[in-house]
Amino acid sequence: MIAITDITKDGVTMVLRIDFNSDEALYMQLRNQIILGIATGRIHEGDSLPSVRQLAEYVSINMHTVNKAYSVLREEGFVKLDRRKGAVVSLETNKQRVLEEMKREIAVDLAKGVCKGIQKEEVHRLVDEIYELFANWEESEE
Amino acid sequence: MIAITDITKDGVTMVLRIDFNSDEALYMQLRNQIILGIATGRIHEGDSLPSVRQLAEYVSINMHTVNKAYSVLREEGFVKLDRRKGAVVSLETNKQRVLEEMKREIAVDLAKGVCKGIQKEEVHRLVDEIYELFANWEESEE
DNA sequence: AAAATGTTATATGATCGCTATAACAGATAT
DNA sequence: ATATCTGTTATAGCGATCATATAACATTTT
Repeated sequence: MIAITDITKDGVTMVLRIDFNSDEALYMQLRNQIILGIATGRIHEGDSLPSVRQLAEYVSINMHTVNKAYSVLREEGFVKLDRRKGAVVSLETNKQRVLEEMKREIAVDLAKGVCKGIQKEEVHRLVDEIYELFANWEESEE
Repeated sequence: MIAITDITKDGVTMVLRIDFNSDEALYMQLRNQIILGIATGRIHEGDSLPSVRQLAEYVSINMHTVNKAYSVLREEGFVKLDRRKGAVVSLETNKQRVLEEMKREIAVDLAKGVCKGIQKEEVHRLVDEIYELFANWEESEE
């Protein structure tokens, strides 16, 4: 079962896909979708995300699950939670930290590739492909 | 608490680190360590890993936890489980599949970077750094 | 005043990770 | 050939995590 809805208060139609049969936690799916939304330019710095209660009703999940997703996004420096404006996209940037984090996250993934004979040039191409995907999202739409 | 032991039947001293306080599942830590062992050349194709009971005793964890790690490695095409030879490193290579898998795995990680202003050239450098780390492992040892 | 907001607290059921024990069939070793 | 070791399967229990359901409170918005 996949719930699809649009996000942000101001009618910015960003599709949000939630797979209830996935083994990935719902709050992590939410987190990932919002991060992807920012990376692909559908959500911008300063945008307000829907309130936890609104989004919970839209996606048909519990308020606390949305709240957890927002809390994670706050801890990771993607949004600021303001009582008056709700969850506002605010990108706290520390490139050094981000790169170290990314290194830890993708190390094992790259190791798998090395075992299977993937050259680093092929990884470069894959990275470019993903960056291309983010830049031209509206053209492909998935 | 971190258990350190060596792996493989033939006295190939590969250090194995298990962090019991980590939030990462023990069987996944085992899986990752073995994949890293292969990627860094400490474990080679054809090597036999210790039996599930041996490794379980070495690392002081349950037999079934090791068994699960081995099963995952089998499903992912890193080892073949033979009743006589035990778990033998055997790299089933399908570059297309591996690349598609890697794409799915690192997409969100890269999206996080994009949000924080990481250029793709910086990711390239990071990838090179990791590949360098794998190639010159014995010199750094960690 | 009324409604909506973020936040916190508590409780319940489901699932997952890890352990424990046991048993079986096939391979190896003494 | 007897005993040991192997991979595999089954069952059961404990603890943690995930998601849900209510409820309440202070603050802000309408």
